[in-house]
Amino acid sequence: MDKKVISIGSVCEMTGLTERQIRYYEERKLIFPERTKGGNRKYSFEDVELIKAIYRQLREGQNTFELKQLMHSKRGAMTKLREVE
Amino acid sequence: MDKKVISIGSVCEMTGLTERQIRYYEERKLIFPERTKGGNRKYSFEDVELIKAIYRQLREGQNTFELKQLMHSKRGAMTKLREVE
DNA sequence: CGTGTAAGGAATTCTGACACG
DNA sequence: CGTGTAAGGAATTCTGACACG
Repeated sequence: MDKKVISIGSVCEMTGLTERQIRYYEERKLIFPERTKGGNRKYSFEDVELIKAIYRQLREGQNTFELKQLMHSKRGAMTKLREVE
Repeated sequence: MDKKVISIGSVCEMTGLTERQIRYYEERKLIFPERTKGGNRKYSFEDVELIKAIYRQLREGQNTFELKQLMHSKRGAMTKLREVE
């Protein structure tokens, strides 16, 4: 599902990451959650998969800037992990 | 997805129903959301579909008790709407 | 019976900043 | 650079009850 309905707390559980990490990836323009009227973030399952992929790449030495490059170059290294993103 | 990660606010948006209605269906044992450590309800997409089906049936004159009967009789009238529930 | 609402509290999430390195 | 944390506030959700019918 590409519906953005998952709140950050659930994303933390599903990914094992902290809110801080997830918000930082957004700050770096790697993920784009929706917002409720009140400003709360809502993620899709695809976002969750992407977040896990981002974290994996970071641990492998990539930085967020490089990842953004990869994401913008169609058919990049992460494409297989990101489905239709 | 059968993962319970959707909070009640999102369910309201997706179904057009109120929190009161959704909590009432749970009180009548028609839906079974999970809970966070803090006690907040989490629903799956399947739950959302089921909630919409319940509401449709209610508008058609069924009451919650009858719906519970239907749900417990395998291959009941709502089965087609509930997938593997 | 199914749903609305006001009430008070608790859990969840938000932003901006300081910190380390 | 990527992440931790304490701070204060705002949005979200919770329960139990009274109401109507």
